[in-house]
Amino acid sequence: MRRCPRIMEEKEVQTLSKREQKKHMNRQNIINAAIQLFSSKPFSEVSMRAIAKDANVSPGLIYQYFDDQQHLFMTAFQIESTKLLNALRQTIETHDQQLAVLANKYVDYMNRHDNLYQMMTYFMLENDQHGSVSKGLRDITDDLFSIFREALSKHLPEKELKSAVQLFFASLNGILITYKNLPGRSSEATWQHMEHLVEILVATIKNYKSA
Amino acid sequence: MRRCPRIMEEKEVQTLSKREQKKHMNRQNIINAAIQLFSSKPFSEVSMRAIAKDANVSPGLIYQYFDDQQHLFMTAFQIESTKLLNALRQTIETHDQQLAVLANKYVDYMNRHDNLYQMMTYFMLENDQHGSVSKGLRDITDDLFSIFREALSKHLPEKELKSAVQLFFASLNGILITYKNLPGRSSEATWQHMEHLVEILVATIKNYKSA
DNA sequence: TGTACATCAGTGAACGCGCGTTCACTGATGTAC
DNA sequence: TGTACATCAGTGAACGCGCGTTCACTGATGTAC
Repeated sequence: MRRCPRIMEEKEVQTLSKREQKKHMNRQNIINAAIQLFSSKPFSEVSMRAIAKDANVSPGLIYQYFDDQQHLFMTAFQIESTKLLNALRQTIETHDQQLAVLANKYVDYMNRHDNLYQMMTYFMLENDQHGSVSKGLRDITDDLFSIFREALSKHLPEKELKSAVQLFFASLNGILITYKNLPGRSSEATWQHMEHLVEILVATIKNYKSA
Repeated sequence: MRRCPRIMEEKEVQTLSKREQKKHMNRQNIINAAIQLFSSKPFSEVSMRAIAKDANVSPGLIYQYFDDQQHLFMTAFQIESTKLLNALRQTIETHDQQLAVLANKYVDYMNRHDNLYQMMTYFMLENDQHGSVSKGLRDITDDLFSIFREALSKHLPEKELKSAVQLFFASLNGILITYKNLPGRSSEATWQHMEHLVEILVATIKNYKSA
């Protein structure tokens, strides 16, 4: 375990000594550099050296703040996941829990944030079972479930909700993963295609009858 | 390009000289070793040295038969994909194009063949665009589309078929990827859970109305 | 305020490793006489 | 059939590289007097 694991408020940071502020900034820069790199490179090609370079820091320093690469990546994933969750929560509030809008937002957000997409799919395919990675993935998945559940509950009875949510979430992921890198289309066209499939999915799931 | 790229019939092999037979066997062993390794290790951890060792061959020999690692992996992927396609085609014939049976077979097959699952997800997440990898993935995807299309055509009008097939296929992949490694369940329970979601998906897609 | 010292955030060269790939070489197989 | 030679499938040490991680050291910052 390392110090300074919590995200600090602006105010809190300012109460720190100059030295502590510098420390905090370095830690932040490391995480941001990692997050940035995930959007331009495949997950497995993001190296500690590259992160250190982009954060204007020596490679050794990263190990003052993170136990190892896995923990750093996990931290980055959690931070980016939280942003997604906040965006979805806001969407659900301002759009009166409309399922179509929410689903589109999810797919749209993933398309616009390659880094989160990279991290999420990477962690989904990793099967370290019982590691901290699994725990983190489980947490975000549960949060996403509860958000989709809220929107779906307007259309389906309580009894059928759980399975419907799981199917819905899986289908959205499937649309993303199956078509994001499938060649033969411009990325603009791919987005439109995904939106179309999401539209159908939403229409279809509303007709859900327990099997 | 290398020699001997085609899969040979038993008969053909026997007409070859002893030397040629040995060659052919080595090539086969290399591919089989690769395929085997994919089921026990994550894709990125399968090394040329490990393949060579399992195939009882020196690392250098692999490069007599394959341009590089990527081409070897692609060959393994195509061979395993073909087996899946054959299994699905047989299913669709013997079960009178029943959608539920076909969908279950697909998910079941992927669960039982970790190597194919590993390769398929790996290639789906790779975005080398315009490489031979994309081409190969596109080919198998198209074949799978046509199989699902056949089964779906019994329930949906021609006009809506294309989108429905795409959504259906994406959803199946989503179910696999989202729940295969999600912790908290035994793999037996995970399979049952997937089967349940597939059941719902099938029931739901039959109610598909164009959006 | 000025000086001497202690602290500790930060450095970056080095370690050990495994990777994909190459290439000079070997030796079993096939060929020619 | 026996021998000398040519072929070429196969070898495995070596190359060059980049990786995650460590650790002896540095030097700016903070503290004590």
